[in-house]
Amino acid sequence: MSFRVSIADVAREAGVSRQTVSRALNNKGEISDATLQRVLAVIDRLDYRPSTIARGLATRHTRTIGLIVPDIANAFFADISRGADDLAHPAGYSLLLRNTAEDPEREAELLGSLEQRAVDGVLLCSSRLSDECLADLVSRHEAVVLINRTLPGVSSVCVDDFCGAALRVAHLLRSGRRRIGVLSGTRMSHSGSERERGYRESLAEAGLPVDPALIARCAVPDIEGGYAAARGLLEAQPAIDGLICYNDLAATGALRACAELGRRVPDDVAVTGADDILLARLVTPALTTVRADRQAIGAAAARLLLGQLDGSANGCGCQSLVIEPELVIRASAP
Amino acid sequence: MSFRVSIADVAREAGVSRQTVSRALNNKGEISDATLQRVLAVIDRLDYRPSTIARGLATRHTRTIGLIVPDIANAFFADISRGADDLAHPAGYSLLLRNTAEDPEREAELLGSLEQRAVDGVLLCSSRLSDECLADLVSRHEAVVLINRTLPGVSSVCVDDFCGAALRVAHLLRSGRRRIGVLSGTRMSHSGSERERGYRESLAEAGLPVDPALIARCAVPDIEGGYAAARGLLEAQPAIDGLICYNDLAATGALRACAELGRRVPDDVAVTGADDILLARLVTPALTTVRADRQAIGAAAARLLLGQLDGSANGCGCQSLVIEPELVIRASAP
DNA sequence: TTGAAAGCGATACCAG
DNA sequence: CTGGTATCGCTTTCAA
Repeated sequence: MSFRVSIADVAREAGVSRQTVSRALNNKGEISDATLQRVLAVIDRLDYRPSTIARGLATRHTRTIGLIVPDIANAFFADISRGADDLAHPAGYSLLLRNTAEDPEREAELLGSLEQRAVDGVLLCSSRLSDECLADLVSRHEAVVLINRTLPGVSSVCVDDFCGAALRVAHLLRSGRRRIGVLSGTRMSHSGSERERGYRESLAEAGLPVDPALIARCAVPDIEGGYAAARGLLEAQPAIDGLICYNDLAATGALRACAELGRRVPDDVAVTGADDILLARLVTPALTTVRADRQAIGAAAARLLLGQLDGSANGCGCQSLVIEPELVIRASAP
Repeated sequence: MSFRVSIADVAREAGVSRQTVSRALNNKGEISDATLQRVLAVIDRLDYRPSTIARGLATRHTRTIGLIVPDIANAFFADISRGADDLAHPAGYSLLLRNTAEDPEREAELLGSLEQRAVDGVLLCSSRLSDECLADLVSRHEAVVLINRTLPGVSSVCVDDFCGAALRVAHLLRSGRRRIGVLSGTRMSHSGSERERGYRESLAEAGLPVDPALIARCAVPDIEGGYAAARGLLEAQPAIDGLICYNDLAATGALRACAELGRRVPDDVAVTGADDILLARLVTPALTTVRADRQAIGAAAARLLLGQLDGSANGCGCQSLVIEPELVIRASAP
């Protein structure tokens, strides 16, 4: 527990003022090469490291980014945060991680508390707050980038979930399916509403009726939720020959429901998921799904945020990136 | 972008000294109830929040914990970090996340850089640094808890990987397997060496020879690495009737190798994994594996760390927790 | 090119 | 119980 070396120690040891040490540290040029070398040598000898805290107090920024996710244990967000860290770390930024546990109230509290922790900016994933509430909290931060959520005037990176659903519907239609059901997620989230809208509009565009009886909603978009919803839907609508599932987990549940009801996949029912999680290629039959590069999403969001912080995005206001997913065709819907 | 209200503003507005505001903030008692109420009212009215940075400079602690993981995109570490956050957050602590990308050099650099970011303590997962190097870096921090790594004099929470491997070997022996191979991980990690040791000693204890020809090493402990290692091992040693795999991913790769080589699982070869990730129950056949509650590990580690920080662990030096895994029997090794 | 002095926004210590 | 003053470790501003 050695006592910290401070800038004053270095200054004394090198026979210069603290200011000169600071200049050597930040390498701002206004220092002669001779003193620079001398100071650096002392810094090295004493193993001195400037305190981020003190520096933060003086400069008003901390090179820290707040990352708010519903649940880091969810691979979707874990990948995003890995992508964000990979981009932020080389730029000297660290991520302060917060889990909302999918609770909007907690999300609002976290966004507020980050303020006093003095982060330079915030990456916010899949916010479920109302526009008004979100706008208010966002306005308190110097820079914010939303992931899978949009808000006027705020930068964002979103997977084009509308397109992801449309791609799958088109694929099923091409393979001759005509009664396509959907296992939907919550409409409270950006992804949930967009995926359902993609389904509806694609059918309508193809001149097919959008039958509410073909829409089931998963209580929770996981394997169990997908199983229950699929089971109910398939029993009520035996003519269904294709299924658009909210995500790969729900689709996995649907596979089980099909097996139990004796419906062959893909012969009787073609099943499609979304997200292309590890699981998708490992279940039997492997899932046709849509994929967006999640680490790339995290990196893109971090890049936008750093741009705002560096001021290199000056003037261009906010930017919104839309990541187009791609269709991955496997055995469950060839 | 309203200008921040500082403690001075509150003091002026309330007609008291900054010190009194500070006392109201920290509620240390030494303040009359009347002034307390008055100050709190002003704080509320101005929507004042103390700056964590300034506070950190004065108190020398930040209520931030550094969390160093090989890869947050790996479910194992994502779960641990979720568990740690769930415990740390209510106590007012935040997690600063760092990925080492499985690179020991980067790990050392991160441990060093956290120091200047002034975290109060560090949770370090699966360190691959040498004892000397690790001890040196650890000594620079006020408090450190290691996860899946031990070091004399440092608190730790470890899954009993030795036991996890032994449980599986015993299970295979009970079911009549006699030529048991192993897909090992890197010996550089605690888990890697312990799992391999569990395999060796269990065989020896059962009076069976430990044949080096039955040991294959995965270049990377993922599906591809497991596949490659299993393929090589099974081709060289066709008599193998049981397989202890480093983790569930490697075991999943082994399943594919078996399928390609025409070895039936579990009839010809019983396959076991470790960690019980989501995937384990979803592949065909479902994997027999060992499981430890990962969120509980993260929470336990955070609890130890907070104990050290609060001083409530005073005197008792360091503590080491060992989490016993349990055997989960599924179709791949009944 | 260098240094002295004044913050940044809080807490700690000591008087009263 | 309350207030003045020094302090935390660094950057910024202004002179020299």
